[in-house]
Amino acid sequence: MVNIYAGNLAFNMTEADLRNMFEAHGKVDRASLVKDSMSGDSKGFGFVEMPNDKEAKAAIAALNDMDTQGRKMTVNEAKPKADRSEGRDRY
DNA sequence: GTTGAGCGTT
Repeated sequence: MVNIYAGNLAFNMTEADLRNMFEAHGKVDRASLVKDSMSGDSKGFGFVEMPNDKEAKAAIAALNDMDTQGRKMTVNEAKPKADRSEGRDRY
């Protein structure tokens, strides 16, 4: 299982589109596009989980830094999610 | 616009 981060995405992209991109290179366990909770606007990045290690690497290699909507998107292995379960107004 | 919650009043 590989957790993948995809940033600098097109803001018109949806979770289905994201999943599609990665499924072109292997099996996709889950695809999520991060968006604002209230407005629903895309935040321009998302995550994809792929069960097959080599397929995930292939997808990253193929999609990372590729030209899309006039920009270069960023794709790499995701870092662990920060723990925000204690609330949002710390600090 | 670049590393994930959720959207209600404990």
